[in-house]
Parts: sequence; C-alpha cells; structure tokens
Amino acid sequence: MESSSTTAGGGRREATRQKLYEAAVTLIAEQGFSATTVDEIAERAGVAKGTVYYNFASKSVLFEELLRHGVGLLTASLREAAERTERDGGTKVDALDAMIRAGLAFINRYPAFTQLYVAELWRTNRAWQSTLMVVRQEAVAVIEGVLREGVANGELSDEIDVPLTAAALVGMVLVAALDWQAFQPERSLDDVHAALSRLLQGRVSGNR
Amino acid sequence: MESSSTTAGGGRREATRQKLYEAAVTLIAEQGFSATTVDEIAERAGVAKGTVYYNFASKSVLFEELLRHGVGLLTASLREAAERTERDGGTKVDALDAMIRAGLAFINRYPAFTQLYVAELWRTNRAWQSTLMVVRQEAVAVIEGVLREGVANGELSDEIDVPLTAAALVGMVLVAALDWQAFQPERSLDDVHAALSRLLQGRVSGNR
DNA sequence: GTTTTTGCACTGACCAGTCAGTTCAAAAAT
DNA sequence: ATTTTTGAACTGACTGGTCAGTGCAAAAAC
Repeated sequence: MESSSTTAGGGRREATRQKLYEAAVTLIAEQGFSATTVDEIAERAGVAKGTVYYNFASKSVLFEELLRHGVGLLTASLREAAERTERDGGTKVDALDAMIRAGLAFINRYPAFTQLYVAELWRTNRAWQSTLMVVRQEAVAVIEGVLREGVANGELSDEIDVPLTAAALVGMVLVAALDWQAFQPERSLDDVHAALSRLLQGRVSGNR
Repeated sequence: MESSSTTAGGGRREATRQKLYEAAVTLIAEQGFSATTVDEIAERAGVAKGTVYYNFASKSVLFEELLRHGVGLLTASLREAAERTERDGGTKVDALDAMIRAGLAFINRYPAFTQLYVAELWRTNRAWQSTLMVVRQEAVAVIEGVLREGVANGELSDEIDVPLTAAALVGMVLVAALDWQAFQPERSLDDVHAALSRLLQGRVSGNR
C-alpha cells in the first residue's frame, strides 16, 4: 500500500500527472483550450479519460496547474540568470542581457507552453484569469527589480518607466522568439540573442 | 471598426456584416473562437441566427473575414505613418517612431481585435492559419521596408537583422500596449509612446 | 418583384463529467 | 511461505447537455 505522499522518489501518481501536462500543453497550444477535448488529452497521454478526472478536478483545473507549473520554471530561470550575473560582477545591463538569453532558451525549450501562455494572457472573462495575473506578476517582477536597481545605481536613465519598459522587454523577447520558432527555426539561439542585444543596447538607431 | 463605406451607397447588407464583425470581435477576444457560439454573436449583434448564415458561409469564414478586415486597417495606418514622415522630411528613425505611435493608437482603438489576433497568431493546425500568415506578412513587411531603407542610407547599423528586429519591434509595441490596456489604462498614449521611444533610441541603457 | 431578414423548429455530432467495476502490489493474517 | 485483504489508481461505457448548421414560410425593406 503506497502512500504516495511527498514529492520524493516519484510514485505513479506524479508520473501520470506529468504525462497529462505534456499531452495537454501541446494540444492546447495547437488548438486552444476550448477546442481541445479531454478525450484527446487522455489519448495522447496514453491514459483513460477517467484517469484525468481522478487526477484533476476538471479540465480547467488541469489547465491552471499547468500554467502555474510552467511559469514557475520560467521565473526560476530568469532569477537564476540575474543572480549569476550578479555573482560574476556584471552590470545591470549585463543582467538584462542574461535574462533575455534565459527567456529565449526557455521559449526554445518549451515553445508550446509559450504559445499557450501568450494566447491566454490577455483574455478576460475566463476562470483562470486570476491565476494568470498572479503568475504573470511573479515573472515581470524579476525584470522590474533589475531595472529598478539599474536606475538606483545610475546605470540606467532615471527617466525610464519601469513597468512599461519591463513589459516592452518581455514583448520584444516573446515575439522575436515565437517568430524565430515559427518562421526561421534554422537560426541559432546566439544569432537571435545577438539581434535583441543590439536593440537593448541602442546599437540599432544609435543615439543623438 | 468602420462606418459604412466599401463601394458607394453600401446598403443594408454591409451594415449587417459590420454589426456582426463588431459583435464577433469582442466576444471572441473575451472567450476565444471555439468558446463563442453563433447564437451569442447573433444576439449581441441584434440579428437573427439565420442572418449570420445568410451573410457568411460559416462561423470560421466570418472569423477569417474579420481578420482580413482588421489587419487591413492596421497595415494602412502603419503605411500612412511612414509616408507622412517621409513627406515631412523625417529620418527613418522618425518613421519607426511614427509607426510605433500608429501601432499604439490602433491597439488603443481596437483592443479587442488586437487581443484576438495575438491569441491566434502562433497557433498551428487551424483552418485560418494561411489567412493569418499572409496578413501578418503584409504588416511586418511595412516595418521591414523602413528598416532596410535605414540600413541602405547608413542611418541604421548594417549589422542589424531586419526580420528579427522587425519582429522584436512589433512585440515591444504589442505587449507594452496590451499591458497598458489591461493593467494601467489611466496612462496616456503620449506617456506610453515616450517610454517605447526611449527604448528604440537606446536611451535606456545608453551605448558605449 | 427582388433582396434581405426573421423566427423557430430540428438534426446530428460532439463532449465534459460520472460511476460501477477492474487491477495489482503491498500489508496483514495464517 | 502462502493466502487473503485492502485501497489507491485506473478504466471506459454511458448520460445529459450543447451547439453548428439547416430548412422554410412569412414579413420587411428596398
């Protein structure tokens, strides 16, 4: 009789949930939440429909937990990039650059999750709206923090609008990365990173 | 989105289609395509369900025509901004700046359309995928054109990656604008524009 | 008199969620 | 060491409801 309590060792339950996450993320990225049926998710995961409901209270709960899981990974990766730069004695601009790279690497590894996240982020009137807000704020806060520190130590102009600039940076990375995936997947990460770095550092339109 | 033009006198037919576009765009932006029913669209437009099918072959055809219509407006507005700057003897960077403003103004006027567009753009496996590609390319081409001209006349660095930079600019505007709408709607367009301008002109992290 | 809209009943496919029953490995009893 | 019990995990047929799309006669608009 297995108690399957903690996250330790593994346990069958957790493995099944993982399979369901993986199946759901690609299907929902391709088709959207409403167009994806629970039967499809179960089939792709190689599991009976009942198992989905044994593991998750409903289709939308499965989706919400999937969102939390994915954004958790992203936030950790951004934070890690910022801290690593800090330890290595880099500037705040270096930290932003490292975070751009971490963002690109994440999107490259989990393209389906990113698609799904973007598609749902600005929808109103949906059950998981609040989950999404919380989780968004966690990720954006990491970037805002670095920007604020940069302003504080004089490295960045104190005229910048922190929340808007953070949003713009996220958008830059997000859209460039999705376009890379969708329309020129043969390009390397370094390539894409270099292009965005140039934009961040004002080497596109040079200043007057 | 439009009052009632298209080939002179227009007529009743066109007015009905217009009402259906307006009803569909907000509903689909809020709920997504699959979660929005034809009955809802008809009701919001104040029209009988039969009328929807008298005017459009199917739900997805209605949606595709809506996409074409909306992106047409955006492209025209971007092109107009670029040409106006040209006439006034502005630089290419001025043209990019004017296009950023035009993009913000568009998103401000048609937030629902923008939400819906973003949500569908990177989906694969959908009927209207090809429509979306064509229409995306039209809009991005306007920006790429200006970038290329800027590189040609030496105003912009010839190291920039035109398609990637164009995508990044689109993303910057898109995400910043949607965030503005969703999380700080009290800000003025000028305010948001100034923040993005600063980023474009490298006045955030200054160059070395 | 032609075009467009209405209202409404109808169909057939599809789908979220349920539930009675099965499986199986570990625990308890012998 | 063998048999029996237990219960968490899983199964898949089934239900009740929803929805895209149809058909059509009558009314309204032009």
